[in-house]
Amino acid sequence: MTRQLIEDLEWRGLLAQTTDRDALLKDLESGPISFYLGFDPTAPSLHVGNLVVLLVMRRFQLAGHKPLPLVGGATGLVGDPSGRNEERTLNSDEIVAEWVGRIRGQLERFLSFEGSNAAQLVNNLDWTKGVSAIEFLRDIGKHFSVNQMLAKDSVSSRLEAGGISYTEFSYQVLQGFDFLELFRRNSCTLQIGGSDQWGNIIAGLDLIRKVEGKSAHALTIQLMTKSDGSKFGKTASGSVWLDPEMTSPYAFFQFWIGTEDADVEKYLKVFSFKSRAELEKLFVELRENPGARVAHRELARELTTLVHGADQCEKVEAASRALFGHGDIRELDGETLASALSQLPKTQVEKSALINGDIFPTWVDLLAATGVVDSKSAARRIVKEGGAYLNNVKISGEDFAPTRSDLINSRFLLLRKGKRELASVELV
RNA sequence: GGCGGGUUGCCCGAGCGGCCAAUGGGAGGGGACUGUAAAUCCCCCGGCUCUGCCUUCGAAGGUUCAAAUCCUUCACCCGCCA
Repeated sequence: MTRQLIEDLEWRGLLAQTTDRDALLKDLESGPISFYLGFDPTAPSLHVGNLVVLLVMRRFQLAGHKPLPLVGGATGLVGDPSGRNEERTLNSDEIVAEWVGRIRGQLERFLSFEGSNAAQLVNNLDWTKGVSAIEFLRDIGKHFSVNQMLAKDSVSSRLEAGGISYTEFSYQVLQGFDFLELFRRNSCTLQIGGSDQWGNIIAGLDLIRKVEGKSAHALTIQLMTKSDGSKFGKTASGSVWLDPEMTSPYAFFQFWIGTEDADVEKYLKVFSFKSRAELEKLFVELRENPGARVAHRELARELTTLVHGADQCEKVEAASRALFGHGDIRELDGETLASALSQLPKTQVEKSALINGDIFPTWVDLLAATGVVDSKSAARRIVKEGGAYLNNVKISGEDFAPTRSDLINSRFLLLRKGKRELASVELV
């Protein structure tokens, strides 16, 4: 079971580093263990990048081990220097506390909280808030060598890049303390994290060894990279969030379905819970007939279902089919259309705003109102360059203004910018 | 502490009194090709009530008919010497 788990992770290209692999395997095989993985509240929501490690956590739980998902109510107040070349801006207590609550809610969706290996949510603020500075320095700080701390990548690169505050410098100590606490309270013997967390995890292992005289394990996950070198999980409009208010389920589905061919295989390996056999079948199909985009669709479907639920997934998939279909948009049935349009960025126009009760504001004004473009100039440019569509029919002329006769179901207009960006206008 | 260099549009980086909304590259956007893919090619890329007007070249003042470009002060960064 466990050996399978590790081999599976290796096949999926997820493993970066582990401490003594044989010892880890032995412990994993001798029975379920408790392991932890932390998320710092640096935003109100997790994003698709976090999903990589979050799903590894799920894989460990499915293999029988007990997850301790941690939200960094304390570490989030301090700021992890890893992978950054600039000091973070500190967020207020209230903000961090709010983010902790929201992220906690998101974590719950991906793990099971029942059964013998039920997940247990923890927050490092719970064991740090009662510790005084003096206690912390004497009990924990004493075990850390500044020389070793300075040698860590996260610190040394920052020293070269211009400096680091004492606050962020201390981050590894706090995270080490977390591991020790979880080792003591929950017999947690493994910490998992992104490969950039190696140094922080090792800090905890060293601390446990010094204080408890026992050893524990570290396992890091390969961070997601894209074949073209750009950052995974970013679109023109920013990060792809798990929160449906921040990234609509429609946009979420579109993010996955738009994956470059070169990355589909990698993404499926990392994110999909399909069996190896099923995946390999998809890969063959992808290679033989990439234009059919079967693998892309499976990827988008599985992830949207996982994050937003089967109902939402069906809706947005239906919307995508309807809106990108080659048929006449006006021939769709009213309900399908209304629900498809509801997934898009939208604007509303009051009946009283129509000129002569018939003519809408210009296409340019409408598009700008939906927020799909930053300015009217940008919208005008789109028209000039021939990328402007009304109800999937190309329009031209900066002054073009739809009329009531263009309404679909006497209620909606469908605006399209370029090949695939859609927005809706509703007459109210 | 002394001397010198820097701060330009989303990012990197030219410009060094008028021809500058500001060369070039990257990112981004549109088009062609295709498959809501990539590569390639073409075009665009501060804003607006758009033949013009407004706001931008670290901040604030000043010189000039005219400043990103000159002067003064301030802030931050980076070298070299002590």
